[in-house]
Amino acid sequence: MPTPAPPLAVATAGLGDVLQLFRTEPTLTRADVMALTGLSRSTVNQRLDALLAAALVVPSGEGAPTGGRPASRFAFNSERGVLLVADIGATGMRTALCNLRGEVRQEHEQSLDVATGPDIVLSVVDEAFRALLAEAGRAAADVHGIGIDVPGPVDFDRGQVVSPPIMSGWDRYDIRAWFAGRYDCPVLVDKDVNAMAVGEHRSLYPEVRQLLMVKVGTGVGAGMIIDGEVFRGADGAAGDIGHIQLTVDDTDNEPVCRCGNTGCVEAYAGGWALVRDLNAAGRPVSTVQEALALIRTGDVTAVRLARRAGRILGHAIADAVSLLNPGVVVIGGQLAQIEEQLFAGIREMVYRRSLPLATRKLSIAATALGPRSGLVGMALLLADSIFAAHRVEGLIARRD
Amino acid sequence: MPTPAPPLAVATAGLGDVLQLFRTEPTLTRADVMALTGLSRSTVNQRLDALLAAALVVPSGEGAPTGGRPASRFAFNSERGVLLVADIGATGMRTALCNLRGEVRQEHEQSLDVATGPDIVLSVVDEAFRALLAEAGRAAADVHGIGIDVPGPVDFDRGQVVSPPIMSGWDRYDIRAWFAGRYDCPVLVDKDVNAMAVGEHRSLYPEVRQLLMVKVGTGVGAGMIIDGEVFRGADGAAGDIGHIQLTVDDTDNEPVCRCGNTGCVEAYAGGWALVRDLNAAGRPVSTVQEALALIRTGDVTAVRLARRAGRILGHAIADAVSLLNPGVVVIGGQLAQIEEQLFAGIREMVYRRSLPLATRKLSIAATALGPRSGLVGMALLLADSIFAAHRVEGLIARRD
DNA sequence: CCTATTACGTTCACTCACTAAACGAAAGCC
DNA sequence: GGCTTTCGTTTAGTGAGTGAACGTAATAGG
Repeated sequence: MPTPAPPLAVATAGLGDVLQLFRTEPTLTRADVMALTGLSRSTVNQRLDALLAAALVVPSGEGAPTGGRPASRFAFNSERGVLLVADIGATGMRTALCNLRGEVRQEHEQSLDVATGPDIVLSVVDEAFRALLAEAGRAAADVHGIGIDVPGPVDFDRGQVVSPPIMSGWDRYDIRAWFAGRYDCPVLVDKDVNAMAVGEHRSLYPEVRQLLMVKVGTGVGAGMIIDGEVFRGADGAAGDIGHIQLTVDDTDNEPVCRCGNTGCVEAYAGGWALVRDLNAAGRPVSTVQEALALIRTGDVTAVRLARRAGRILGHAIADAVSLLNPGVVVIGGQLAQIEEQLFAGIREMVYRRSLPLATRKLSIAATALGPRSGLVGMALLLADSIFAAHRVEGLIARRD
Repeated sequence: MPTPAPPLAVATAGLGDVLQLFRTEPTLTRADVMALTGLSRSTVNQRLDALLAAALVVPSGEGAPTGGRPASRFAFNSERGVLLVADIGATGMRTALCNLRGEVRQEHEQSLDVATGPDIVLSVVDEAFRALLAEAGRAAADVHGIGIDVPGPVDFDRGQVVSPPIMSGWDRYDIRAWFAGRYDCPVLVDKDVNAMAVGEHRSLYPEVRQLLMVKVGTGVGAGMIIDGEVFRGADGAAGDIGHIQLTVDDTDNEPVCRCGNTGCVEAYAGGWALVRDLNAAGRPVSTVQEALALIRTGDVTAVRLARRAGRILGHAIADAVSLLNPGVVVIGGQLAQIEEQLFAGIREMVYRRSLPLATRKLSIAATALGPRSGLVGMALLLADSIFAAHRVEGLIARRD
């Protein structure tokens, strides 16, 4: 039996609640479900019958011998269908076919310029989806959900990109509608940093209530988990840590940011700023990856710039920690690869500047999922959305 | 009938849910409750009988004539008992006796140095409470709840002050336990800015999901409403906007802050910093109130400093807006009195620096409740806590 | 003032979900 | 091989909520 037994709330557990148990635990016996829900044996069987009939749950062998008749075990039917997920970045994308637990089964990576616009990009995404389906021997009808995350603000409820700074041609583009014509399933669209936050949260810190995920790539952005849920703000614009303003330069000539302002975090510590500064220092690099490679060689100027970026990020993260008081801060994005050079500065600034009360239990960690956090997170977000307790009844009804 | 009829969730509405309706609407008929809950006439009567028996709801005259028999109306029994609330500031406090809706009935204001420590301060609070009770002709047994808000971080669940920067002698002091020995009712303790946020939110922007309340008094702090609820962070330390670091001075000599760091928002724009800077500029003032008075006279130096404070606050609020993307920002605290001089700078910076997506619908307003927002908010928070849907059954059981 | 109208408030049998207890079945243990 | 243990199923029973019928109270209109 998995956990002691926290009987559910006053209201009796419905089909959805029981399914949640199976999504949480690998396998359960009827007795487990009784203990976890507080429902009677008869009712548990009734629930199970419905879930089995809908193939949402399947038998999964027998339990360990206990001296008496062994209990039959059941498991969430993660192979009942598949999920398709695409993590679209500025210059590349990852696509994956996942099972219904949101676990990645097949994954594909390719370069792709998001600025070629939604028509081309989504066609490429769909090609990748079709290839993944073919490879897995699945039909489009097996697709239970599609999740797309993009490097820009999203109106989550509508599934549209809104006012993106770098995705030219995507403003108000209705991604959901595009897929709705091709697949008959829910389509979720979210900002990449939100998906990344979910990925790290669910995979490594499920018990943490507040998590801040900072992505330091070409630009700088953040996704937030608040009370265990993605926090998007009033317009889906929350987490814009990259354009917090700092003026910690010794001189007064603040760097100009891509956003038009000056002195933004991103204009000091974003990948593009690093490339700019390395070039200015006579180190010809043209991409963020080249800049990172140079830093790894130990080039003094490059390392100095990386450390400065760490301190700048630390300032911004300290501000965010002061405001949000999260339990964990996770750093991801390309620059998280130079952890050693970056983290000292980040930790230094956060612990120096934020209230001791807020930093006492705070942990600051590098991404554990690396470049896959967005993909993994989007899949989990999608699975959660599809099998949300209040939707389960509908799922079953639809099958009939 | 108040609103069209949004039938409640799948689960049938319990006693608590019905009581919530009465707390929301001034009066309701049985037909209203039927429409609002979707419950049948029989069940509504059953619920009403229980609430009437417990005196949580009382008859409230008759409805408007409709051509037939007029329906009898019922209302939340806000006079069944009283709430006692104390808003403790650094140098003064407000106490109030409220009805069970959290509406202030009698209010008292007095000066009080919070640094004299919890024993003295709480004794003074209790004296004020006893006086309010006597004045209202109420006994201690009529007190249904006590709410205390203080100018420092609070462990909300435990009712204790934790690591307060300015409340010397209060660290880990168990405020709840102090009152538990004197009154037999729930005791809520919260940070003042949280109470202020609730006050403004519930009184003026109940439909807004995200609200940022910035208090600019002697120090600078913020309370946040996220998804309609107070957001406290992992350690109750969220909202520490006063110690976000800024270095927007033309020179490099950052002012030293009370917190030990340099360049904090508060060290530029807090009331204490304003007093310091006015003195340095040869304008002898000793209190924030005197500083504000000088600004109102139009003294050029004072006005210049006030405007600078506005811009500094604007920077910090822009950062907070970028991170949280709230629907409304409310400015309170003593410095909100010089709205004219302060707000131009605040608005200028927020609209210049935050994403258009985040500021498009953003409204930035001065407190409407003024110095009473903490008191009013604490009362509402307390009323909500006591009559939370899941506690109503317990309330009734306790009466028996 | 009386009657028709209108909607209220109450009662009662019925439904439905869940429960509790009894029963038969299957597997390990001696 | 019988005994014990636990499982899985079946049964009747309970309680909350429903819906329709009924009696009632107040207004509108003649």
